[in-house]
Amino acid sequence: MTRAGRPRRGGMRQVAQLAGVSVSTVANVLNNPRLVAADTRRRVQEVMTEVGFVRSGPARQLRGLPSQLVGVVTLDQGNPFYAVLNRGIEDGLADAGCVTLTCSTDVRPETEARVLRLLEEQAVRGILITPNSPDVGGILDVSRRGTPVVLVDGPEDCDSVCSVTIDHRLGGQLVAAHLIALGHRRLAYVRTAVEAVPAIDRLDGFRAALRTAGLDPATALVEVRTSPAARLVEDADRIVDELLDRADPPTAIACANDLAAVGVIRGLVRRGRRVPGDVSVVGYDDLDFAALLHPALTSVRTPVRELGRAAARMLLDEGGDDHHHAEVRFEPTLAVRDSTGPP
Amino acid sequence: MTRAGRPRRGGMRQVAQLAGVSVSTVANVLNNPRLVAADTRRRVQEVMTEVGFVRSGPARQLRGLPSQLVGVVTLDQGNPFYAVLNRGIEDGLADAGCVTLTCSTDVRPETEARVLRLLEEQAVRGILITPNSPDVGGILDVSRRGTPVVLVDGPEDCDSVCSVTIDHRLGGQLVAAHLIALGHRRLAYVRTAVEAVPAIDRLDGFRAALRTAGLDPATALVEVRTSPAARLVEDADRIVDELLDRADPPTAIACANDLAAVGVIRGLVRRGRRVPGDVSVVGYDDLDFAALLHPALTSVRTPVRELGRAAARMLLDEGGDDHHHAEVRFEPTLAVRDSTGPP
DNA sequence: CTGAAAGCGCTAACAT
DNA sequence: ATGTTAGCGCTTTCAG
Repeated sequence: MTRAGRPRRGGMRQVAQLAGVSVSTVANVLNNPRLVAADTRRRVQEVMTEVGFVRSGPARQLRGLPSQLVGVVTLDQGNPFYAVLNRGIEDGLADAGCVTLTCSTDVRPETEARVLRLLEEQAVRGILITPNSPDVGGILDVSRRGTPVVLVDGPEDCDSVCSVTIDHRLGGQLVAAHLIALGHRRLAYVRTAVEAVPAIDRLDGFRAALRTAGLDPATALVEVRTSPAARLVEDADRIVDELLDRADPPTAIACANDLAAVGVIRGLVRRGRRVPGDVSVVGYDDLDFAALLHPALTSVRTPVRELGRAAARMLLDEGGDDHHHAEVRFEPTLAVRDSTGPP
Repeated sequence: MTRAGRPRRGGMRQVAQLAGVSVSTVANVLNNPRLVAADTRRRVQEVMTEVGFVRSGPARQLRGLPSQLVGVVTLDQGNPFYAVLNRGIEDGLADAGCVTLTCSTDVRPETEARVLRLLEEQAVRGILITPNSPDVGGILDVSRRGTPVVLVDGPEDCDSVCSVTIDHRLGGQLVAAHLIALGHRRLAYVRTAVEAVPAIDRLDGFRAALRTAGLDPATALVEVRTSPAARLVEDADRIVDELLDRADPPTAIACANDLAAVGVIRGLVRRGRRVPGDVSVVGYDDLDFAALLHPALTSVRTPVRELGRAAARMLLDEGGDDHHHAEVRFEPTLAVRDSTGPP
């Protein structure tokens, strides 16, 4: 079926004409209904529904009204973690009648720059961004030019914008401390291919906890890296092989995310190891399925959705006159389940 | 910085003044750079970076240029399935320089109506929507008023807009046929609490396949429903108990999604059953972790990301003059893995 | 209570 | 090669 000519949307002008009033009366019906006589109002409203009148957001914005659009930039909105984050942001924005323009950067600087530009041109109310590197210069420029920015899960050393962070260092520490407390002395850490701030912090925290316990990361810790290709199924097997075939195989494996952990467990089972009997495994992020696995996965949980809400509220807050940039930090917790035990 | 407070963004006018040219020359630098003398152009560009000039999208739109914004409405962008769908849409839109305004409806009609209104007011280029009920009247109104709409994974009986669908009936059939072929005769189906079109279709297809095989759904099939509360961990246990404690426990359990399947497997293991030795389990959606589970989950796979891309392209296509509304249907496939076997 | 009029920042003729 | 100008649809004084 071919679409008939797109019905030309008349504006307030057309409505005014058909209702026999002026545009400003129509405007009043919309913005200050009580100023308009009841029957005038009704007549105008009738015409509006009749012609299918829809207000023009762009025109309002041009007049200087605050935008209802908020830009949200993450590394990949297809990733469950960011998906939930986005959902939290959406929640936090809903009351203010705002919606999100969501973009993914895939950790590519050009893409980040491109979407930032785009969002800025849309004159969004503000931008919530998960920076893809510690170098947030371009982001600060945007802020400087007048678009409020909130950094999410990024570098914290920056007080010219608001930020919401997760203490990933603590997350890493929790994992290491848990494993050490269980008696593990030969540990492995499976890192992701991506070099983002959170990933680095986690590993940092992990190492720090080892040192605190008097262990030397150089000897007690093996680091493995998932391949960027991220065909996790085969990759997990490769990683497990690599680890088990060492002279001193680790008794516990910490993973940078839950998916990797699932893969590792599967690889261990394939090699006849029991989890946690022979080897303990820890995940990170505590995605929905983690608690459902067998064995239920010990993992690091962050209140992601709440984090999104907080970030959204912070942004909305920037409207206030006496606004001070602040940092809200969320602490992850360790959900201890059945995939970890004594060596 | 010259001014205190929020730096007031000057427009082309300011740039023109500072560069000693007219606004239209500035416009030309932006839109038809080759029409402008090289050094004039450079001068203008210098001023632009100096004052941090950013084009106003709203103003351009008001002038009638196509919007770069596309509305995307799903049931819940936090759900991995829709998250990946959104990602696919984002991909498909990227080349056209468009970004997505993503909204979730939580299957609430008022919310759907609200966001549709909002998107319409933003004068988006088009809307991609996963309707939350077969009643798409409100959506068609939007289309009628002039905003191109593409229905995603919704009812198919509608030829006044484009649509992208998944043959969930086929999906259900594939599952049932697979289980029947393995020799199962007492089956269970775990449905979700939500009554959306796709969910209904899946079950329909499942039943149809039973009938085709000469089985009577009334006796060969037990339907169980997850609680809306969706505390899946306990719920899965409850469901498994309910199923196993029957006089004629099923030998195969099909689930409406992978998460439910994981929970069911866990519940079965808890009750000492082996999968697939004692009971076979099938998921739906084939999320990332499905293949990594132990046993690897047999599940129904849809090319979700590709589906999103297709939907996006369809929408962009509506710009064309000789556009015909069409339906693109994607066929799911069954990824047979280790969670299913003979009874 | 209602109307007239001045732009918001930009584009696209149409001059020069 | 550059300048002038008329709006796009709306909000917002300021007058009737």
